[in-house]
Amino acid sequence: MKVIAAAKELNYVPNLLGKQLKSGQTNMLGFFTNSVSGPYFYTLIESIARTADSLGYGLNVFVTKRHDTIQNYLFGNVVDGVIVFESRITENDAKMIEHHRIPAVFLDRPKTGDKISSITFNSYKEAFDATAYLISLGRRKIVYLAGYPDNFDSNERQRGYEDALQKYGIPVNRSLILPGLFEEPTSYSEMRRFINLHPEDVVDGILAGNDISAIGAMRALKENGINVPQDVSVIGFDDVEIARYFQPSLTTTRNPIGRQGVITVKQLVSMIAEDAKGQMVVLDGQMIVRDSTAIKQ
Amino acid sequence: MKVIAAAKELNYVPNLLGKQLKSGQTNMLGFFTNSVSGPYFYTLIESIARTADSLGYGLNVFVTKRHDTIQNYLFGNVVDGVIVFESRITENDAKMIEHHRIPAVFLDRPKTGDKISSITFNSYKEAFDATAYLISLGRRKIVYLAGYPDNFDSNERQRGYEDALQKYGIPVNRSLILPGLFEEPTSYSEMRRFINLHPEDVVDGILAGNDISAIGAMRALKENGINVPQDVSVIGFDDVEIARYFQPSLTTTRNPIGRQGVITVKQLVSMIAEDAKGQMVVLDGQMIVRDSTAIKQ
DNA sequence: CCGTTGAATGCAACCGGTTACTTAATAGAA
DNA sequence: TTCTATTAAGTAACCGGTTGCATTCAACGG
Repeated sequence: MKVIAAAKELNYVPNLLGKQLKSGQTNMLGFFTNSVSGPYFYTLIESIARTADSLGYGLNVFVTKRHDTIQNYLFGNVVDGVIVFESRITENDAKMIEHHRIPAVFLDRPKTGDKISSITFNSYKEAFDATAYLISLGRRKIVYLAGYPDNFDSNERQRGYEDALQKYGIPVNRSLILPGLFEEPTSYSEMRRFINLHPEDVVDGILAGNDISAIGAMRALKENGINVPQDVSVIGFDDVEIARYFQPSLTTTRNPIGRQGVITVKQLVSMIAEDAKGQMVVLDGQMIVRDSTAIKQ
Repeated sequence: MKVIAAAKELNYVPNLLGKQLKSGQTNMLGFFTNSVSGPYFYTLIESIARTADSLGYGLNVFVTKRHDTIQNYLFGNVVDGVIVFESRITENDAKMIEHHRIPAVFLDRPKTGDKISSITFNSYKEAFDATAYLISLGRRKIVYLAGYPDNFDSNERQRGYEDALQKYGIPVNRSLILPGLFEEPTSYSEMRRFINLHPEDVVDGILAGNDISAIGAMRALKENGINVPQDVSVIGFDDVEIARYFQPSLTTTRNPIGRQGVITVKQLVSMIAEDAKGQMVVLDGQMIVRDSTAIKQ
């Protein structure tokens, strides 16, 4: 009683390590990722960090590529649960996660185990719908500007794009799939190269892997006097801030990133604290029609 | 010997907490911040996380606003050193940081103690130079689109703006300082309001608190048929990705954010591991002239 | 005045490592 | 063979909390 008062007087702060060691829990979540760059990540991390904080958890961000370090952090009892995105976590690690029964949420692949959840976006359906929308505007020759080769979302989007074409009886043309790599300059130069190859017979629609590559493609179009949206209609993904303010403003699909973060943390915490089972959640995006798409004259 | 081999066989991972408790160091750095949103933060965090990783440190990101939580993490021996930006760290905390002698780096204010470093940008000088550049282009009536009211950089930039005006004999006009709040919509509406108030006599230069507010201002100008850069020349800050690709591409000042992160971590680690003293580092930015500025006809 | 009760305090063990020290085992030299 | 030098293995204490249990103390009713 007196001791506590005295401690407060001297503004004593307890050593958390002793507490964590004894109790066997750290009240920390680990976020394992390759990179934190780009609008997607900061929205996600912001959401994860705030939700974790509101539930009494702190956040550890691990950007390491060194595999031993990953293992030390994963299984060194330094976090109570882990969130995994685009990280250097191998199949073997995933098995160990399952074996150690450390609660985990995957954001870039389907769940694999009992104590594992996955919270992903419905990239396939979004791309399918966006492509169908372009077709409904009278577009028939549609480019897909792909992202990183092994990226889950990029591949899902391509699958949706191809399936939509087929559904409406348009044959898939591999030469219309360009490697934009999610980057402005690459998308710009790929598009410029394409235009130069087919000066007479350009496309009438572009489905870009993300907004920034859509902007790159539009730059190439503008340079060649091709009009957006009349000649070519363009759709991006992500709804980054600039999509709204760019001219022409960009039709795109917005994913509920903030909600992904909130659900991720809530699901993870309920696996930790209430021993809940893992769940697989697929979140639907929302297409936002702006000025970069219009019906073909 | 055999034991170690057997341990490896069973892919045993040591409990880091015991190690940390005994050794008195955690090899973790703490990053205390209000928010992680925006291009500045992800560039900074990416740089900090990678540099920390390369030096054998992990990164803890604390976005909490609860003050007891901040104290627990700050002084609970859960990190070996702290990085502070725009956080809810009070003056009292800063004193405690100094008293506990926990190494710290401030990114949003000058250093105050012996074991404390500060790594900041030279926002004053950058704004001074940018304003002087506008004046050298023949601009005399220059708006400053301010950021958040209490933001260190925004205020420093305003100081540089005012001093540059005075140096060249242009009186500072308070009505030319608009609250853009670092946001596109706010900057747009403030600029539109301003144009409507002075339909005959618009400005001929804009120094925006950041790029995104510059883009907002340019939207208002364009809507009113005012030409950039001929009628009004516009300069932003930060050189976000879109500044290069916007039309007209934006003249802006790029801060070495990545370098700030690297220096921050190196300085922090040398205070931790080599008992180095705190330093005060001011980094210079670089103005990048693009198409949003031109000499006045 | 004594016995019971409740609160407050003191004490020891434990969490899982590290470290220093002791003891055992092996190898090499006389 | 025997003694010493070197290495390996075993032991106990410690880091700073938490937890359970034993002890002390004060308060109160009988």
